[in-house]
Amino acid sequence: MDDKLSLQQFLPYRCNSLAQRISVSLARIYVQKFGITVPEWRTLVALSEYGELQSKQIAAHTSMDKVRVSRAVASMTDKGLLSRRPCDRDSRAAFLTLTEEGLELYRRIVPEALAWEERLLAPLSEQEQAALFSLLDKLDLRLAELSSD
Amino acid sequence: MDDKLSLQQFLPYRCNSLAQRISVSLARIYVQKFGITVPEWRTLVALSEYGELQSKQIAAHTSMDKVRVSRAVASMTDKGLLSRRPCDRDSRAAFLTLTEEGLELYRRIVPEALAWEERLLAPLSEQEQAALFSLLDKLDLRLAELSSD
DNA sequence: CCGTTATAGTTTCAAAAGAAACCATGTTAA
DNA sequence: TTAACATGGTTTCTTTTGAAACTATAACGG
Repeated sequence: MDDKLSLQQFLPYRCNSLAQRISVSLARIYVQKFGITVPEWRTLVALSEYGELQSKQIAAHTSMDKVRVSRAVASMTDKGLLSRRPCDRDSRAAFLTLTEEGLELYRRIVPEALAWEERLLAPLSEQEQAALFSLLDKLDLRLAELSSD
Repeated sequence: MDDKLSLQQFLPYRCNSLAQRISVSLARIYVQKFGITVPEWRTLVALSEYGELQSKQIAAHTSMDKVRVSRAVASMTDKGLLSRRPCDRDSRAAFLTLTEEGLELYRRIVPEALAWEERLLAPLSEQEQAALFSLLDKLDLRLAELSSD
């Protein structure tokens, strides 16, 4: 068995390099223009979406590990973007919410992020866009299956 | 304009987290089982595919920057996986090829990598797989357009 | 020719990331 | 109770990464 493999046809490579290029491109918006990092951006979105979350839940919603979340939360707290409310039931944990300032930042970034995504997706028809997301869903699902056994 | 954005519907996030999960999963093969890193793996594939390349060309074929390539090449040279042949026309550059040992490693990894990919893609029909790659192609293309202006 | 500029590749430095150890609190079961 | 274990979150340490500086050579323009 002497298989040949072409990077261009190899899904892990294709996915990785696409994601990388997207990241770099998009980073220009929230890193350079708004001064936040990717983990901070994700945290911002998660909190705006769910209102009040513990770090652990942020991690779950953003596919980040707890260290990354911890650092993002710390830095955002410093910047005044979010505030912690202690949890009575469990003094180790804290509930986090966006401050008005955090929400304000969110409201300024989102339109730009969405506009950027729209430009990226512009050449794809509605059907293609739907197909793309559906394929991503299936792959996510499949990965979960594979890692569980 | 007060848009809402959901991470789950945001392509940059979806792409990134999928790529990340794929990487971690696949890394078990070539990192743990064969002791090479991702940049080394990509270099291995590029060289096996094109025969003899300069670092610069490896970079072009693998979407890695020259620093990453340089390190991969250095480490692979140490491990005896590739050999350099000086270039007459330009003494700064060198032509790189896989050694027999490098080829041997390649031949051992490839079947496993392909098998893994096949398992990942198993739930997708032929049409879906084709659609997936075609969509990735289009997005790659689009990114090139976007970054050029 | 010779000075400027470009290029191949390496090295250095600083930022980002993850693994593992850690701290403090909570939970469970003897 | 209280001893073992689990959990939320932080810190520490090491590895990976990329940007920028650097070295050496090549190409170009006057």
